[in-house]
Amino acid sequence: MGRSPCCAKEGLNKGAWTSQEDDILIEYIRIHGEGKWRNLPKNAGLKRCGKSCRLRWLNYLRPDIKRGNISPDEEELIVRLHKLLGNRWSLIAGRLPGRTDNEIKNYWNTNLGKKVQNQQISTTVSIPPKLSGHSDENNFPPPTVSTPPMLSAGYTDENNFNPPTINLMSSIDTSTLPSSPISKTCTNSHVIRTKAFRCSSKLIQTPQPNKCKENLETNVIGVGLVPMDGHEHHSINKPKELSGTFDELLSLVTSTTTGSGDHNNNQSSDLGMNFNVGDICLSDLLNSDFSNVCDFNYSDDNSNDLSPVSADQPPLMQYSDDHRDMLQDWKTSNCVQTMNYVAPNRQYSFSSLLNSGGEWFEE
DNA sequence: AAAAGTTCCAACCGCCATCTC
DNA sequence: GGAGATGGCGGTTGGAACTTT
Repeated sequence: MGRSPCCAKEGLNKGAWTSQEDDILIEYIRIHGEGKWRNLPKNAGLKRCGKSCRLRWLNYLRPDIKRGNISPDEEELIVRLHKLLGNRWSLIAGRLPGRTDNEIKNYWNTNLGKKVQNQQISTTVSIPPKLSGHSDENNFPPPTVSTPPMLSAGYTDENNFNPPTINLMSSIDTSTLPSSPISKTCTNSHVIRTKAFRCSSKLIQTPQPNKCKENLETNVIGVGLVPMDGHEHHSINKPKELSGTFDELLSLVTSTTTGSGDHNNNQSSDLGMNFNVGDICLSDLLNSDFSNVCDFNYSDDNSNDLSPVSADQPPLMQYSDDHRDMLQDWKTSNCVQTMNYVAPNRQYSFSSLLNSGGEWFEE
C-alpha cells in the first residue's frame, strides 16, 4: 500500500553518520548545491538514502545551523509560535534562524511540551485567564513582553502601494477584556492546523468590491502584507501580487522577543513561504490563540473607541466616522477577502478589525 | 561499581503536496 | 488529466548519554 520506499534499502547504511560520510556530503553539496536528493547518494558515492542525505544536511551539516542551547528568548518564541501554529515545526523553525524543525520538535517534546501542559493544567484548575506576567512553579518563563510589537508599515503614498497596518500587540491580559466577541474569540482558542500547508506564489485577484471601490485600490486576497522592499513600488492601478509571506505575518506576532518583526527587514525570502488566503485563512489566524499572543488593553469606554490602547503606546486607531463607514463597508462587501485597504496616513489595528465584527469571517 | 531507569536527539518512516512528463 | 517522481513535513523510534538507585 502507498508508495514504494524512496530508494532501495538494500546495501544502504543506516543509523548514525560517520564523519567521512559527512565530508562527502558536504563536499558534494558545496560543488553541486542542494537538491536532487534521490540522485545525490549515487552521484556522491554515498550508501545512503536520498532522504537521509537531505535530512543530514538540513538538520546537521548546513553551515548556518546554530549550535547550543535554546535561549530563553527562543524558548519563549517557540511557545508563542506553537500556540499560534501548533506542531508546524518547519514554520516555527522559520522564525528561529539557525534552528531546525527537528531540533525545535525535539526540544518541544522533551521540554516545552511538558511545561506547557503543566502550565495549562494549573491554569485550568485555579488560575483565571490572566496571561500576562504570571509565574509558575515549574519555572516556565511566562510570555511576558516588554515592548508591544507594532507593525507600522502604514501608507505613505497613494501612488506607492503599501500594505495596511496591522498592529498585533503581544501578551493579552484577558481580565481587562470586556465581554465582547473579541474576548470570546481569544479565550476560546485552538490551534490553527496540525498539518503544514504549502503555498505557492500566485497572483490572486478578486472581483471589485462594490462599496470599497473608492478605498480599495487593489484586490488582493489576504491580510495585505506586501514586502516593503523599497525596490518595487506598485502602481495603484496595477494588480498586486500577493507577495506577503506568512513569515511576515508571523513576524507581526512574534517580533517582541527577537525583533524579527522589524518590517524593514524583509525576511520573506528566508522562509520562502508566500501565503494567500486560500492557504492560510485569516479566520484560521483569528481562531488561533491570539489571546496568548496578542496584547490587548481595552479602555472601558465602549463608545466609539474600539481601539486597543496601551499605557505607553498611542492609540492605534482613531476611530472616526470614516472608519465606522469603512468597517460597515467591509461588513457588507467582500472585503473580508480584500483587506488591502489603501488608506493613506492611517493605521488600523488587527484587533480593531476583529472588533468590528466576527461576521466578517463568516462566509 | 554496576544495573536500572530516564532523557535527549539524530535518524527513520510514512504520508502528502507539488512537480514533471 | 493521470501517474510517477520528488521534496518536505510531522510523528516516532532507537540508542547513546546521563542520572539514580
